[in-house]
Amino acid sequence: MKIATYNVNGIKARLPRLVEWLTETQPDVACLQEIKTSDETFPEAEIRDAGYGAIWHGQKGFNGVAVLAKGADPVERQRRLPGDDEDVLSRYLEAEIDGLIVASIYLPNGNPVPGPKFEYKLTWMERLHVHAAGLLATERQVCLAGDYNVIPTDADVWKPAAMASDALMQPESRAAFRRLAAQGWTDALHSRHPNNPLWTFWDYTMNSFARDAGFRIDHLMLSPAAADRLVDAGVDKDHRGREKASDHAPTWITLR
DNA sequence: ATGACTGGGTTCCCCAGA
Repeated sequence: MKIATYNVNGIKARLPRLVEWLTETQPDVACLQEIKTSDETFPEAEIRDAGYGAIWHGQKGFNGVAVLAKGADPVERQRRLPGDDEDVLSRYLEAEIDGLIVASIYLPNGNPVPGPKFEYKLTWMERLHVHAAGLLATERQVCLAGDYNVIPTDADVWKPAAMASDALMQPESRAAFRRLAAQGWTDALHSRHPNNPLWTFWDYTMNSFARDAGFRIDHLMLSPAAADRLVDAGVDKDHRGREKASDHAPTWITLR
């Protein structure tokens, strides 16, 4: 089983590229982020024509997450992260597919630091910590996949100094990510590529992709039952280099 | 200290992204 996460940066603008990627790489599950569309305007028919059932949690203009399943309809378990009824941003969608629990996560960016957006990021991570503990307690196969907006270590960025003041690599952001992992989650990409991290994002500006000036912020976190079945992990880097690409690359794992 | 790029909406400029 192949599970992927892909921050598409606008599903309407990305639709030809998204369908092309689904057709070429055939993930069984695809978690999308930043679909940037309202529920009413989600391109359900085009996704279905590509062979995928889908559920989505949209928002006009910003954010928005979806879960796609090849030849199946994901069964929704949860939309929105519990813990703050005031938080109306569309950043979390959890589903069950073929016995697997999977969540599409769009964690807040948090810039600028300091400020209310950074506080929101840390609070959101605390809420994720609480909810994730409940998922672990089920002892089931669970994959929390998405754009975490956290660069876990200095090894996960092309030049740490260039990003030093960024919310993505503040000590508080990293500590929250480490604390989540310490619950018992396996960072699948790190597990399979411990010595040569793969970038999942390259900025549109400054010729970043050509210089390979990227970093690793899209993560697939596995519960022990899922981690036991981990076979491989990778990044579809060539899709980042195509015309009208997202600034993120699709990131995937395979499970036995 | 700033801007480079891109997508989307309040669209012919502004905001947010990372």
